[in-house]
Amino acid sequence: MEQIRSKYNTRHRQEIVDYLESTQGEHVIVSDVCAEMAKRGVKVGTTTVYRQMERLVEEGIVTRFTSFPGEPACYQYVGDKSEEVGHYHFKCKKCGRLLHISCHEFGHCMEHIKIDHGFEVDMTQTVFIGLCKECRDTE
Amino acid sequence: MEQIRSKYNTRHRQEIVDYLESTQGEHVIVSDVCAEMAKRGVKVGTTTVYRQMERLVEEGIVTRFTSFPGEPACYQYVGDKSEEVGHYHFKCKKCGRLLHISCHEFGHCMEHIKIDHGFEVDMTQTVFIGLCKECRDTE
DNA sequence: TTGCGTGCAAAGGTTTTGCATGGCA
DNA sequence: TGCCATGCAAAACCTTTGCACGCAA
Repeated sequence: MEQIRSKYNTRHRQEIVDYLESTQGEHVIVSDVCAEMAKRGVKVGTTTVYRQMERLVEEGIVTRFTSFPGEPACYQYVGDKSEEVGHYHFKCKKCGRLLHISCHEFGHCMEHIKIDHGFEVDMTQTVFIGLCKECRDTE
Repeated sequence: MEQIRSKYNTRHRQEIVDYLESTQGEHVIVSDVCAEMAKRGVKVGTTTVYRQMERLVEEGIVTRFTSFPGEPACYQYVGDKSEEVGHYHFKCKKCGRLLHISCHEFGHCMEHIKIDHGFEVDMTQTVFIGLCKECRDTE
């Protein structure tokens, strides 16, 4: 498996990737990255962050997804490997939290969809919308 | 079951709802509504469409969802009834089409998620991201 | 040196807001 | 008449683009 790499390995890129690695599975938005860079004393423009994130998505190191219109794009570091099977995203429409739920049942469902309906779901980019337990309890 | 209605039933609102009803399950964006209003000779501002759509979402007559950042919000007429069970949304990340797939397998999955993981998924707002059959075949 | 990366400013697109006017009940 | 709805313009946001400069290889 070839590695598709950007031509230059700049300081900015290193810092961004370093930060993303440290998040390990957590979701981040562009402003998070900018804030973290500032905290680390790395001066980096918003444009650069957008461009690096775009590149990382192309390289498959990061996935990008969102749920509601107008909200900033949500990114997640996945690394070189495409592991982490059976880990899905759920967004609560009330409290806005993004939850990760591991579940094996889904695998069968997705296989069924692929085989019988022809659609190959990419769970790294899919976000389930709904209500989390806490918000349901307090309703 | 009470009906939550907007106070005034204006001409604009009637026209918009009338058009949405005629789409029956198809997804529309704000510019579609504006274009259709223009075609019908109804002069209506974009702001009004946004505000009416927002209200219709609150009333549960319309659902709103999207998949990728920067894209316009996607609306779907569902009417007063919350029928149409087992009908899910799939968006192809290659050709951009939004497909509707009916499937009974999902019901069990969603029940499992609700009971064992505590998260109640709202499938009317959830969009599965992936690749459609046609795009997979032509790859 | 060559070409990619970066930053600033500006533009693009969608959606929201302020305020005066118009319309429904 | 009293609210609510509407429209226009402007603003708010997120994101992308143009262009000159900086830096990696």
